[in-house]
Amino acid sequence: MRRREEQSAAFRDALWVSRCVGHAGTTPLRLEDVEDLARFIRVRTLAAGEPLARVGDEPTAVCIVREGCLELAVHGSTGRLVIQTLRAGDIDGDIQMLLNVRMPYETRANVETTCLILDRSAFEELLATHPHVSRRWLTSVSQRLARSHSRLTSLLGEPLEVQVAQLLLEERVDDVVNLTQTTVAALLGVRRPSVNKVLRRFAGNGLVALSYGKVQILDATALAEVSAPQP
Amino acid sequence: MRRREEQSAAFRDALWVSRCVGHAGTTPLRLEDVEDLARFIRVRTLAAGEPLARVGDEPTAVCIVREGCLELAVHGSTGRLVIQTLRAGDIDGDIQMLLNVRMPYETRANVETTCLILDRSAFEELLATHPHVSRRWLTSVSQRLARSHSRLTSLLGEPLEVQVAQLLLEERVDDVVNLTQTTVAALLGVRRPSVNKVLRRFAGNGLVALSYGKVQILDATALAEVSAPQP
DNA sequence: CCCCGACTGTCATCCAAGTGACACTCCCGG
DNA sequence: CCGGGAGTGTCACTTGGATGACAGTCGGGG
Repeated sequence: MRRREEQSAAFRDALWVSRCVGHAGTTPLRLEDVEDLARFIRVRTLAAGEPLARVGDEPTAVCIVREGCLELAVHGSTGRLVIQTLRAGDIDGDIQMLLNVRMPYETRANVETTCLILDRSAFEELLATHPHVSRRWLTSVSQRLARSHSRLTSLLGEPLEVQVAQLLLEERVDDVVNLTQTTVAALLGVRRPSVNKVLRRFAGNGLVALSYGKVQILDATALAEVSAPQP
Repeated sequence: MRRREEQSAAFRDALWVSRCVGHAGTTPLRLEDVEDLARFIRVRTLAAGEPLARVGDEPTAVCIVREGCLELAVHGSTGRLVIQTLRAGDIDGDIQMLLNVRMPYETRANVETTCLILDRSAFEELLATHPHVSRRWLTSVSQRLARSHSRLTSLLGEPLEVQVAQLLLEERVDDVVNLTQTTVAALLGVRRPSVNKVLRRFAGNGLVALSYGKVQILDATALAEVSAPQP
């Protein structure tokens, strides 16, 4: 009985993966794929601030974010720099496993986060024996590459005000951005006082409301206007 | 006879793809994969400056760079911005095809460039029916994502001098960087005079030699020193 | 062989963001 | 309920890159 409950929980997680990871529309999974996926999945919960992997680690497992938020960060000459935040459906560790390299960044939980874990052997077996899973994984990596490209374009050459506006719109969940101003600064590669100045200006114009550790978006339309200046 | 020559040329191209695209070490292709690949490949040559696709285009084909250099660029408020340069073995158009979206950037040849083209139907058939090709493609996209991440970290928060040094080291082919200073500026999201100032300083210290449309690296070691300040 | 367009070299001025610092406020845990 | 660590608000000063401009140079195509 106990075992059957566990199995059905794993199956539900696998089903969720089949809906939320990658681009479900063009590459559906079969029931048997989901069942096999369920066999391999392990759940792990990370406390806020808890690291999942450090720079230089050998990748030992693939992590699919189920709920919460991870951040990929490096520590450069100017302090912490956040490469990307991972939300539900995003994946970490697969790239390094596929390319057989060590982790080039640190992965940390921003808030309490639930992850689905696939061990190295499970991941490799899944990809090798399940073409549909492999194909679907391709769309997941593609999504991340597209996002990374769009991040590059919004960071390069845009004034800080535009960058902040775009970031807020991208990172919002339900019109709330659950990031500290320090983290926002680390995502943009700028200093906190600069971010603070922009946010205060936005707040003054009624676009956002600031509170401890988060930003509430009040006027998304106006913010979108700021982020894409009219030609 | 004529036909057989063409076929063998296509086979050589396919063989080259099997060696140079993605991560050959961990995911080898079979002879039959290469043969089927050869059946679909078409060659196209782009003149310097010739566009391959524009922003908003429907992706109709996948392009594998065989020789030369493509650039992915957008035109923002501050002028041209280069997201990435593609060299031999790099691929363009697959991401948008997989995710079923339009091209978010323009693709142009920087110099005369030879490409291997796979039409949409060929690409989809290959992926659907050849698990090894699909698996290999996964490593290619992964490589690009890893490069994109490393580009983000080197752009964000580093002083311009460091950025330029890293870019020169990354883009060099045989110690020569075949990019105009304007293009370097577009890759870094800064203005040309700023790039010029840094390059002149490097030239003054004997690290590089400047000439029309390219930069010759004279002292890669010292340049690496600049790009990674000692702890 | 010469011309025109593309690229480089350079400059004076301006401004956005960095720097480093300090006080204040908010939570969480003991 | 209170103490301390984390996060925010703010400021005076500095700086690096943007701006816009113009002259000089290269080199391919007619």
